[in-house]
Amino acid sequence: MESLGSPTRLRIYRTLVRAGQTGLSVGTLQDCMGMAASTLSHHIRRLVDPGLVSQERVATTLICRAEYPVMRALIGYLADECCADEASAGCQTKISA
Amino acid sequence: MESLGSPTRLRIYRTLVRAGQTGLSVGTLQDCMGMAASTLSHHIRRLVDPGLVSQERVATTLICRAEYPVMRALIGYLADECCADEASAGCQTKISA
DNA sequence: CGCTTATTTCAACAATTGTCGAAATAAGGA
DNA sequence: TCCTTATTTCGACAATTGTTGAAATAAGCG
Repeated sequence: MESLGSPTRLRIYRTLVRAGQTGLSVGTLQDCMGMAASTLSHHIRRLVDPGLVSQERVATTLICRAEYPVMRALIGYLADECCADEASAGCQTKISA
Repeated sequence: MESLGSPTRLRIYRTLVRAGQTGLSVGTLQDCMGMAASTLSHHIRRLVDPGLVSQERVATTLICRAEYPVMRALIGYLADECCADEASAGCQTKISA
């Protein structure tokens, strides 16, 4: 959850989503984002660690891709645990009947 | 998005969701969370500002409630903008036809 | 092997966020 | 009005996160 809490990382992730299955190299991403390579690398790791982004080596370049299943799981968690509907609100403790 | 990026705030929010429409007073929340009143107040503000939580005064106590519609909007945003399915992946730039 | 490109790691520092206790404010009751 | 309860604001400091340039590592090519 903290991974996407940073505006910079959310932007990186969205950029990768828009790139689709093709993915983007770290270098291309750097051009898009306009930040130091080390900074970008730092943020990418924070997306790769929890599995939101995967990396694949192609010779000397690393291709990054958004991992939709992990994002879907996150969305599912939010929907289930953090967004009760009227039905679950009915599970509230109530005095007597 | 940053609002829920903090583990502490996510915990506060989830606690409020579980409390349902009844909500919880700041004081009760303080007992649950075990932190200084000022710290809690600080985090609550960061949930109230973006509208994730609403507050209602009842005499000297403030009742906090999770605002599901705002959360649903957030989930919708994530689903739409950040979690492309195969169909939208097909919108990728492709060379020729 | 030495060279080139691509990316990460390292070390330092800036900026933001989290935390707290003490004092201030809000609401109501004696 | 003065007192009590409930919460926020303030001021300070600790902890985490973000940022960078320089050096290290990875992969492949002459």
